[in-house]
Amino acid sequence: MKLITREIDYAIRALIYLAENGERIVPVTELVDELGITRPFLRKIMQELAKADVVGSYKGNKGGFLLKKKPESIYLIDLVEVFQGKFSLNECILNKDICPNRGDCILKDRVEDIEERVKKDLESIDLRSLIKK
Amino acid sequence: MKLITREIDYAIRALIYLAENGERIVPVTELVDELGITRPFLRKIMQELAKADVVGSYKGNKGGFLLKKKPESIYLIDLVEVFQGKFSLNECILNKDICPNRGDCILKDRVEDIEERVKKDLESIDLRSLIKK
DNA sequence: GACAAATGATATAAATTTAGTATCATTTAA
DNA sequence: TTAAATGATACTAAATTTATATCATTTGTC
Repeated sequence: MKLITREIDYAIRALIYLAENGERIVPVTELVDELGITRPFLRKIMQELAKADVVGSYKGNKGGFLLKKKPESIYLIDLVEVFQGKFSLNECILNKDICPNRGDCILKDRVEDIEERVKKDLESIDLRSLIKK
Repeated sequence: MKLITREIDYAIRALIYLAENGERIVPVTELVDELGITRPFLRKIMQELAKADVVGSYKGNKGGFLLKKKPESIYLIDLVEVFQGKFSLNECILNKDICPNRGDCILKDRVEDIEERVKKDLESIDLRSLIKK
């Protein structure tokens, strides 16, 4: 069970690199060289970050990406949700017609408690705090 | 991201049924009827629980399964680990030779913090507490 | 205007994990 | 002896994750 998928991990590294480059527009080519992530995959990841408005993108020659928010305003929960959808540890089969406990499930309640706490943790971790000094 | 897979969910329901039947040896046939889970899958699940010594098993006619411990001594963490292996939210690529942050990774540290807390939560939930009164 | 260097959109493929099925051997109560 | 059970194990199917590939469009520079 992974909290951070490979996509999210790559995204974070790319974002850290962008953060370290301030306002400069960085093309994927450079990110690939710096981070050693394969080009097509990283391109897809950057596109998703752009769609989600975490980074800004510029097309055309000299185009590329830059952070659209300050590193201290980009939270881990947001990145998780860009790639995984709304955060949930609780994709239980309760929603799926086949659970006999529909309506009241003690297990579901317990898992939701855990989920809330993890979510708060993810909300408290910002990109800035992940950058090495 | 699921904390409780379908296998684990089914296992819990089966264990609750066993708990409610005390010392009686319950065959999979009965569990299938009661829980509406398909027979071959539930059989595999029960075999894994038997291997893990969570349930005892009796072969042959009138055979079946029963709890090997008291419900209050069976913890959710154990069940998760039977089916998922050692609990970890942190299957990061740090172990996989391709991570540039080997040795010191802030993200990894943060995820490990979360992992520890979730693990403690899972250790605190026992089967007894999941049974409806 | 032509060209090269970039992203956008989108479709597809490969690998891995989860979910589920099937079969044969062995055990055991009646 | 037989029927009803589990043990071991191999296989299949579905879903998710991890990528790859391609074509269209945009844009700075000569």
